[in-house]
Amino acid sequence: MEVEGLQGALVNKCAENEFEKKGCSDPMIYQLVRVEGDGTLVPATEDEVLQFEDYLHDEKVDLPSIEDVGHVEELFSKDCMLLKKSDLEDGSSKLETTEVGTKLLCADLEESSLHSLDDSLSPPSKCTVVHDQQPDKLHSEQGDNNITPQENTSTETAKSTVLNDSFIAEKDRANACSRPADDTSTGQTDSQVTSSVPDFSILRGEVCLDELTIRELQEAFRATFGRQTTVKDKVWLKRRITMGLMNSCYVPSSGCVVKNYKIFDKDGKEVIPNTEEIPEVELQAISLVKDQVISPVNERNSSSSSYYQSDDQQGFSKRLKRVSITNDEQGNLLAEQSTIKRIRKPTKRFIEEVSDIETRDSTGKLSSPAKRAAHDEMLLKQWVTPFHEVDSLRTSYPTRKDTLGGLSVHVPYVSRIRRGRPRKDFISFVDKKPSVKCSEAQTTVGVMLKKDGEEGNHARKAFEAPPMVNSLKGDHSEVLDNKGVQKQQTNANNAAAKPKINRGFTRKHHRAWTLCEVLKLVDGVALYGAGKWSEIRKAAFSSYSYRTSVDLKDKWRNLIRASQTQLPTLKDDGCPRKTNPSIVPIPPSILLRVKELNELQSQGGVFTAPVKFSAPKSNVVQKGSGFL
DNA sequence: GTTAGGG
DNA sequence: CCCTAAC
Repeated sequence: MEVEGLQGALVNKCAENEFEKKGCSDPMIYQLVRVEGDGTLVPATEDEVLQFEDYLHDEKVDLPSIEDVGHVEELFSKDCMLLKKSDLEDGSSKLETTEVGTKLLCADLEESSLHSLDDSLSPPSKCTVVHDQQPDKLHSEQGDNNITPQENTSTETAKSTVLNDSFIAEKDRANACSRPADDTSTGQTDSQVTSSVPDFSILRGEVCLDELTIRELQEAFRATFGRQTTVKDKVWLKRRITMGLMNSCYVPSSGCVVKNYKIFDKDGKEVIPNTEEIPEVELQAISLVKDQVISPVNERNSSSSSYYQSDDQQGFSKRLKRVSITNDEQGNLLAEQSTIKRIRKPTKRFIEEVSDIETRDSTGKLSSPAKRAAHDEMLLKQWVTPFHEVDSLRTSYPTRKDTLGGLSVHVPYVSRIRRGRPRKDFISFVDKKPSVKCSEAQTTVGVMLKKDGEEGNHARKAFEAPPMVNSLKGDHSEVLDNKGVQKQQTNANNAAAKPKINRGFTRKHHRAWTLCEVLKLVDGVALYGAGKWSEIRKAAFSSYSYRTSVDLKDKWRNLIRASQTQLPTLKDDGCPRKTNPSIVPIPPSILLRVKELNELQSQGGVFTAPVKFSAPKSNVVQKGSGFL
């Protein structure tokens, strides 16, 4: 999407089909986002969209309302909104004085599914919007809605969106980009349509949908919805296009003519929604748009021919929703609903990450979705499809196909995917990527680090004290000889040796366990019992600050393994066959003792009083005895 | 913070 | 040795 276009960021929202709301207790809500530039509608999750509310509100831009229609997605351009922030911060908050328009597009659903769905539009009585999903959000949005105070709280949730004339240039650019596609479009199958930019020109001028070929209808569909379709049903295509252009699911069955992106009926009368609820200021703004030659048949607003449908169509959708629909259609609707299923139960990790996002959002300092998208892109290439949303910063937003309520849609793969071991990598990733959003990125890092700290992640510490990393080892005066004798180390080094400092960035310096340490560990286990690692550490490893209780536990686990695997071999051979000579072999006597201790403590269940082992195997060495 | 367990 | 969950 273009930066200039952001002023009028098409925050298009549209609910696809008016479904029966009841019975869809827990639908996954997507919001359609129209990405400027190519007009692609990209579903975004509620969480993603929420991140940008502040920006919209700050700039007094309407947010599309949430129209919960069961499994129907609401799409909404989070990416647009995000980029909008920086753009608006440039002082170009002229939204309220520029073109006002609304384009409500129908959701981007799988054609194959919609095909049957299309004829199952719910009757008017079913069109009431259920807000129980997001009632608070809706109302708050309305409270902030200074531009379009139209009623949309109960039966109509369509909201106008502020546009500006930058779309004109943007659309022209899109048209220019789409021309190559035009050259190859005629007479070709839909599968050959690969242009990244919809051909908006298909809707320019006067076009009678009835006269278009399937291919042309498909192109018009693409121009309308920003995505390709493989449906070859003319009726369906016409209907979908009309619905998209009118923002209504109720369209004339035939005879529609598209003129400059507006719909006219057979009589040449523009299909215009009623404007009774549209503020006068909007109508005036609409009338300012003069880009296109207006069809004389536009009886009402002959001068208002914007590329994007303005609010009047929104109102029209209201009016059209009163059109009755046959009962069999309703039956189809119900049948369709029955197939709706919840999918992708979020994983715990996913919930956590979503929570992170929301937390950041609440601070008003949000992370850059471009960053996340880019990051996710590296991790999720398997889902990347040829469809890319392009923004003004030339950052591509690959999408993946997702299943939604039995339908398939392209979903930007942001936030919904688990990141594997992400945080430290993410930080380094951000650090290495200075960009336009540098400030945002750093804010993000800070927020994330803070969050990480709250979560007990150690990345924050690592980030705050990176210089310590290099000083760790060198400062250690500790010297280990082959016998595992540890010389000394200073208190200062003890402090610096805290392993946590390294975590998140570098691996803790590996310190081979010396025989002395092993003996201390074994003695400690004998005294305190396995599992009392903290006590053992305090008692026997107080001077080995780099040995944490976790280290003791790990080592003991390894000793047990060794005692169970190596010991028989040692017994047989009498001489240990260590594959790695650099590793100090653990004397069989110690392994035996480990084994006995392990067996004893595992059998005995509760570890009884400190048992002074009685040298079961005679040659058990006790030289490392006393704790320091 | 500690411990257990998987990686 | 790292990471996480569970406590």
